[in-house]
Amino acid sequence: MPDEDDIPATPRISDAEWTVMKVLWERGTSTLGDVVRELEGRLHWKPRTVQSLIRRLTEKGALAVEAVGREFRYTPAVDQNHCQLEESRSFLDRVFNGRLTPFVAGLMEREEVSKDDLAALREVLAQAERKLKK
Amino acid sequence: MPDEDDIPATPRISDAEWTVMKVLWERGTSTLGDVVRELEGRLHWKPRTVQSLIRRLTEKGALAVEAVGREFRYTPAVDQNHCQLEESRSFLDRVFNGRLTPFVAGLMEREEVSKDDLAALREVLAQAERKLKK
DNA sequence: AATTTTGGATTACGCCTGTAATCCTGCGAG
DNA sequence: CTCGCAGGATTACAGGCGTAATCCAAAATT
Repeated sequence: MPDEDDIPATPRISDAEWTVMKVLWERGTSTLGDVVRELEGRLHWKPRTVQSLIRRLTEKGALAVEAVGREFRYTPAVDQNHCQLEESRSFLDRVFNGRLTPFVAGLMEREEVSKDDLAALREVLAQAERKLKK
Repeated sequence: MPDEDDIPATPRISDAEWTVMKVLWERGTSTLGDVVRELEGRLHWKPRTVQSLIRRLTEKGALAVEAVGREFRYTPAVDQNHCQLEESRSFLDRVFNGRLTPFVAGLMEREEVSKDDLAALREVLAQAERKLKK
């Protein structure tokens, strides 16, 4: 079964790179300028910085490039959900020995969770329980 | 209000360093040998590697040192819950724009959550709701 | 046409990380 | 008394990361 881990399906994405990837996932195919404009104001990053990050992401296969005229269009080449899941796993392993509950409990204790979040979580939870039972 | 973020209360702890810190939090004050023995088998790390990590953690103030005879005893100097919370926040920000629910939902979709976890989560959730209501 | 802007290619640079190796010394084993 | 070993101090070293600067050519603007 050729699944998703013999070939580096999800390359390692660094902190700063996540910022860029999130823009690309949100906007879809974009040029350097698009990303730069999207980020300016929020961040102090110079255009060359963004370009460096995009280049690295391209090199590690997280973005696909397509030349259009003299410019390049960059498109996410990895699935956001998959990347998030990998990060989630590695984070939970590293910090909480893989245990989800202490993580959530920790946030709740410090009141980092809003009423809306609570409601949404309850819904997610109920759904998961239904699925398990079925 | 002197809170916890003007002085570097919680230094940045790297991946490998987390492994060491977890041992120290679990065992409490320990020597290098203790940690090395605790980790061997699970990891391929050479004793010098562990020593390096411990030294770095000491330098960044995550461990306190106390000389006993010619050895040192290392003790966690930062609170585990606090470190976990910081990591949690930075992880959620980076990967999920700070939103907890998509994170949990993502794990649930992939059935990464056991029945026991679900029960525990429900409990945590209920408690948080009680606290909010009160 | 001259100038500014844009964006690719190349290069930079210091810090952090993972993963040790070396050197030296005191302590316990023999 | 001698030798090995645990463990501190020092050093290593490549690769990743954050954050660009430089150089250059095409495109857009004036």
